[in-house]
Amino acid sequence: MRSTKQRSAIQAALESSERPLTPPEILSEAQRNEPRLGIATVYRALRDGIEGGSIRSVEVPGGATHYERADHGHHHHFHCTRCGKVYEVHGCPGDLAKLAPAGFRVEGHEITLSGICAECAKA
Amino acid sequence: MRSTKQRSAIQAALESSERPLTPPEILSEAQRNEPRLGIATVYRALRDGIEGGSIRSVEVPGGATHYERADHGHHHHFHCTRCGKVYEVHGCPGDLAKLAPAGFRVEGHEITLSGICAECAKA
DNA sequence: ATAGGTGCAAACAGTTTGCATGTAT
DNA sequence: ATACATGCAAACTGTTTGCACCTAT
Repeated sequence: MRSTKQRSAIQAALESSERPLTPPEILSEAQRNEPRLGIATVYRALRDGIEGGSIRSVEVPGGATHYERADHGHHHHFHCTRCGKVYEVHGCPGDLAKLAPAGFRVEGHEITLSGICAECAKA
Repeated sequence: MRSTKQRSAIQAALESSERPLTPPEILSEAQRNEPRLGIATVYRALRDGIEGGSIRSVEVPGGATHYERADHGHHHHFHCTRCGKVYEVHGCPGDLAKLAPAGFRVEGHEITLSGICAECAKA
């Protein structure tokens, strides 16, 4: 995969954020460095990053799809139902494979907490 | 909310299924009783059911949105990455609220296991 | 030089909505 | 009788793709 200004700007947007971002958020952040960047390039970079294992998608019930860098270690997410933002939460109950029925091969798990984030709670 | 043949057929489709269904799955199942049923009516019934609390949506990373009846008690889900189907899993580690950062109000949680379902594993 | 990346616009899939008609109450 | 539900088709949103041009290698 070739290194371009656009991909660097997209990667920088994800790196500089402390939380997963939506494609439009990534676009406007990256456009501060690359104003002519288009949304299609953002989606292509996200797709390539997911295939290459450097980016992960984060889905939240009834919310937009967010994306994050894959190198933040194992963690989970909190979805604020008021502002829609997604935050990382660290820690993990572990050993969830035993919840699955017999014969099911568990390869991964994702926990999504939902509620009101600290910022929205004080507003 | 008025009781109609269409809504009964949609509700029956969800009730008779042991796993959450996608809108097209609900449509074709319900069409066995109501052949002229349209997809828009399915989406309207799902929206109303969610607002009324009788239906819940189930989102899986990189998969279609599934819907289930809300009266199956607290449970979680398994997403088969091979066939895309979603299954219920019972049991819950509980007390996940403590994972959230200080100041965050946790109101719910969802756990999604992923891997290969029993049916795909033996195929 | 050339394979691969980009921007734009068109295409697409899933979901929602406007409107005329149908139907439960 | 009338307000709400339905079916169809059109509109919309998020995402992907075709294509001519550009650029890192």
